[in-house]
Amino acid sequence: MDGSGSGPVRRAAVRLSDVAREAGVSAPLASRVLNGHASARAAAETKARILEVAERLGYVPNVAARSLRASRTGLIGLVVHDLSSPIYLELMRGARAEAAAHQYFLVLGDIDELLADDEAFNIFVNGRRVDGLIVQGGHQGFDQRIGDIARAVPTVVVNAPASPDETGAGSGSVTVSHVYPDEPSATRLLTEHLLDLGHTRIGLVSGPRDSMTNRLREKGIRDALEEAGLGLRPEDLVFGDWSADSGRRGLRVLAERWHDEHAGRPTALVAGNTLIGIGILGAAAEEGLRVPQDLSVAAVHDTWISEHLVPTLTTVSLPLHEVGTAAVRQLLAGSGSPRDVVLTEPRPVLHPRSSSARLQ
Amino acid sequence: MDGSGSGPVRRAAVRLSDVAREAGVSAPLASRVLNGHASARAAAETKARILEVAERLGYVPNVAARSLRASRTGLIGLVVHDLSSPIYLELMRGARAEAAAHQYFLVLGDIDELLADDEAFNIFVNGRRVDGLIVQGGHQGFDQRIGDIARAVPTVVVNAPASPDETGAGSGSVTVSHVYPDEPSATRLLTEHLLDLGHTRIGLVSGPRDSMTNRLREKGIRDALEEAGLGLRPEDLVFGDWSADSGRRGLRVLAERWHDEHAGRPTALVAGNTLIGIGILGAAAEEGLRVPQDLSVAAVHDTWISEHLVPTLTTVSLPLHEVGTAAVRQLLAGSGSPRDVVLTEPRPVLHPRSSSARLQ
DNA sequence: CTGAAAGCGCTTACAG
DNA sequence: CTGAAAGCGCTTACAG
Repeated sequence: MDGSGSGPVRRAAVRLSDVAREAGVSAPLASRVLNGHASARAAAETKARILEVAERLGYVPNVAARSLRASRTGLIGLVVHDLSSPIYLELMRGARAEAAAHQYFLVLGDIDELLADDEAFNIFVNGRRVDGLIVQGGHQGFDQRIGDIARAVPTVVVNAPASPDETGAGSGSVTVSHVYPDEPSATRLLTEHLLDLGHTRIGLVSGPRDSMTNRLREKGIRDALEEAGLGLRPEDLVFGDWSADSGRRGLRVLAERWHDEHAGRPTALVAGNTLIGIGILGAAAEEGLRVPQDLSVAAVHDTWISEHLVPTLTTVSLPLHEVGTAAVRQLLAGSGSPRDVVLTEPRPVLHPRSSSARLQ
Repeated sequence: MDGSGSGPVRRAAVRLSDVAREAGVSAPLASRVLNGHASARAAAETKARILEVAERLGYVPNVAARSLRASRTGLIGLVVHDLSSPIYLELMRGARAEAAAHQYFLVLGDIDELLADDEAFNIFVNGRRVDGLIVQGGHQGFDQRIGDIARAVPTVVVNAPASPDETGAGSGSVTVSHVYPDEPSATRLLTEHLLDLGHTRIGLVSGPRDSMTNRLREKGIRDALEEAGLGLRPEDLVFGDWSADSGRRGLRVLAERWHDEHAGRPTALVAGNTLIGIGILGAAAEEGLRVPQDLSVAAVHDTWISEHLVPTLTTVSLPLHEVGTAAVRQLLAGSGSPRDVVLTEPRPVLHPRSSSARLQ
């Protein structure tokens, strides 16, 4: 990476002072004009010349110098739990768009990588590499460190409300903003869809028991069932994590209960998220359960994969794009007013597909 | 993001000069010791004291200052085509590990985002935000800009050999290193697996026609078929892109041919990658084709999703972790020696699953 | 082996 | 409205 040898010849960097000299002005003035500062209004012609020269010379500011002087990196970090999950793409896009609108750039991180590598954690969180951090909440082990993180860099938690775990050990009462969608409405929509199809016994293959996000999702299901004069039976509920493997294990646990008890079984399952839904579909096939004939399945989060599964997966989509947007906005608004932002608009949307069908 | 108000109170940054003063040495010495420079050997006790103070004060270097002085950001950018694809996680992990071993940090980018947003492109590529770039090759539209990118920042292309498109408009003969796995061996392995199962007519739902990666994959199939005294019939080959949608369309195109021609059909298909394989499975179900009874399917790239599909998907895994590692190594080796690195070790591994079965 | 000096390229008070 | 000066926090020649 030395730039020597027979490789591509790299241009020498054009500096602000080069632009200034070429335009016949001082560096500070060039800086002000290029950054669109309120002054320099009467410069009219000069202004145009500076812009033209910068363009012609291909001037790009040195971010290190700018960061050092302005104590601002221009970067916002988005740290998600599982980069390979199809779920967070929309959130990322929303965050990126809003960040770009404010001249910020979004960089991505992986929570597991960050937790596994102390040095990476230190560099990313304490190294002032980013001006702010958006972290995905709702994951044990990480929630406990949010207090630590927030003390180092402005932080907004997305997709989860505040958790009791969050005040890190000995951290006092650090509070952080949380931005998340209307989770209960989403699972309520799924449940009402299944009720409409005639299902009266509906189970839940859930995410982590302690996850606040999970609790909200569970609440939506319970509320919908209750209003229909029904309930969520304890034996129809299984906890796990947010992965496809967990969904698979969840269905197996339930199926075993069904063999044992001879006490009937749910005809429909809600999956805590799409990955869990994928796991359920796979395990159901192995158990000889036909979806949707023997078992309807509906999952939280709509992703590209939903319509490529066999059968295609009924889902509810949450406004993740807007969560991303709102998270960046909250971050830029400053940490002076930590608060919970529940995005009730746009409302969750049901996407009925082949995995859910009318009860025979 | 102003740090004021009732939010978490952020520590003031500890500077190198703070550490130096507290340890009773000069800043340069503290710098040398903390960066592990060859000198300062006889300092023994002083050295220990500096490290202790840095630790105690929680010193983290200001990366902006360091970057400005050292003309080095400590960042390597990894730019992939589709962040939501499960395929590139291993490559990313490999790259990250190798980067970390050399005190570099990996940041992720999305090719589409970069192409869509000129400003983002400019900042990331021309803004000296990264010391080097690893970009995923094999995508039309982007290959043509690799020359432009490489002139701004040291670049290594992964997962594709050099393409004729790559010398950007008017760029002269810019050459860039390429690091990619032994693609023909991978598809040969898939093909031989299908041949072993008794299939004699094998089709291919392929990636982009112009992609060099795709050509290598096609070659592996053709070679294996030829050695078995068979061939790839033109009517059993369909091109597309690398997405699940494309796999779905590909199968539909083939199925239409099968209806029309009454000239028989392949009993097995190779999918250009896992996403295409997912699309094939979905479309086959819609077409009433049972996998594997009516049609065997096998795909390039093994991912977490392969064993969660219905049926589980036969795949071949490529050493993507090592590709990531080698790409970083090549990047750090300097641009003086652009070259093609074909990773033949470890060899591709076949993962036989339910989507491929013996011909009835 | 260690320190005093210089400077990376910007932007921000401070003068005019 | 514009320029000369200062300085962000480091690291790298340069002296000693």
